[in-house]
Amino acid sequence: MLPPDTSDLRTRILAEATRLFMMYGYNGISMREIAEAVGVSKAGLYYHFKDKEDLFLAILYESLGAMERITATARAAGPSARAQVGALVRALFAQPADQRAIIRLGQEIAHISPAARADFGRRYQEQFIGQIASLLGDAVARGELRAIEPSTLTWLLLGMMYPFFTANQEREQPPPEQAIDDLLMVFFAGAAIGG
Amino acid sequence: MLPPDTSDLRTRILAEATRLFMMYGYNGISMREIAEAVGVSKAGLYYHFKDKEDLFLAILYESLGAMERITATARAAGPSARAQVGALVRALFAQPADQRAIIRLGQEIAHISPAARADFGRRYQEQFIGQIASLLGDAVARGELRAIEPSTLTWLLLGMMYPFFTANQEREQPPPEQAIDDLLMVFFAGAAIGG
DNA sequence: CCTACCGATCGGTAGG
DNA sequence: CCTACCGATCGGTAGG
Repeated sequence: MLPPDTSDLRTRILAEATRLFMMYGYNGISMREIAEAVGVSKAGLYYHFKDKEDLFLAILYESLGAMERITATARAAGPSARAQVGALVRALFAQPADQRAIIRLGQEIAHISPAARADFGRRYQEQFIGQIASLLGDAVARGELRAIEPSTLTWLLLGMMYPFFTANQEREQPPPEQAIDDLLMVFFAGAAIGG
Repeated sequence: MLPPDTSDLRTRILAEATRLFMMYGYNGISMREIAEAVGVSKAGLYYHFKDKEDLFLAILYESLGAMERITATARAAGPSARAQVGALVRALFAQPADQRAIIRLGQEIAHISPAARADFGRRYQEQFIGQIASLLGDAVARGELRAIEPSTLTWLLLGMMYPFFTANQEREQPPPEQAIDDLLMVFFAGAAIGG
């Protein structure tokens, strides 16, 4: 005897809420609007999630789990930083826009309670940023990359992806494939010719 | 005979609103909270700005003006892309955090009316992004930079600065001076050793 | 009639 | 999970 399939609705709520939070930000969307998008009453949302912050945190932790799997896979993609970073960047770009939530929504954590923010910030650091920094730090130790602080390298790499992860429909998006190649080229070899 | 100095209060409103919008986003702060931070009544805000969106747009356009002056100055900083981009990046990092508003708040324009958004987006493109793309495109034409689409180069460069422009007090900030040097090193010469 | 606001409150909507 | 609501606060505006 299974319990009634409430997880289906929960999943749909998470999917719609992720999309809406991505588009309008934490304070830019109401629980009523999320409920209407799902086709459920507002009370239905509160049956599955304690409050708005709980729903938002569920999205952040789900996305963090996906990022963790991606960094682990990237690490196993080859022995070199080029292979590993290439796999990481391609996997991040391959994520559906909604699932790359964490990279943009991480900026939205200013809106949640200090305790939840501190807890999430720590796990975000350990399970995502720290994994990439570790990967890059190992490459520095092997002499593949310049002796730059691994956390700085991490933020430069993630930063280069930021503009391509916006939900901004106004801006012309360069073809993703070309943008990925250009990004990796600049990160590893630089934009300058000759040096 | 000069009129009474109304610009003083207007300037103070802009300064406080910029700081608060930067910290909490467009929908994360209320007109009441802005008024309280300034030490004025809410009606005082509405005397100087038609509505919340008008106040937000005044901030965006003021910041756009600052960015325009910075790109123009950077362009005159020297004949090479290194000199020009170096001046651009250093000037952007030298801006008070509040005045770098546009770089982060540009993501918030999803909240404003379509007409205002289209108008601002066009001028942002012409007066900021387009200026940087032009500067980089000229360097490509001179053979200083790789033949990468100038708009892609622009977004890669700006993206590298994004993580250092957050108001996030949780994260350890690398010393800005070192981070700037590292950023310019990676942008021009890449993170890899040997190539 | 004006500039430069204030105290109070409007109609609606927020999270719960 | 819904209908029916609440305390409070939202952006915006009234008369003076």
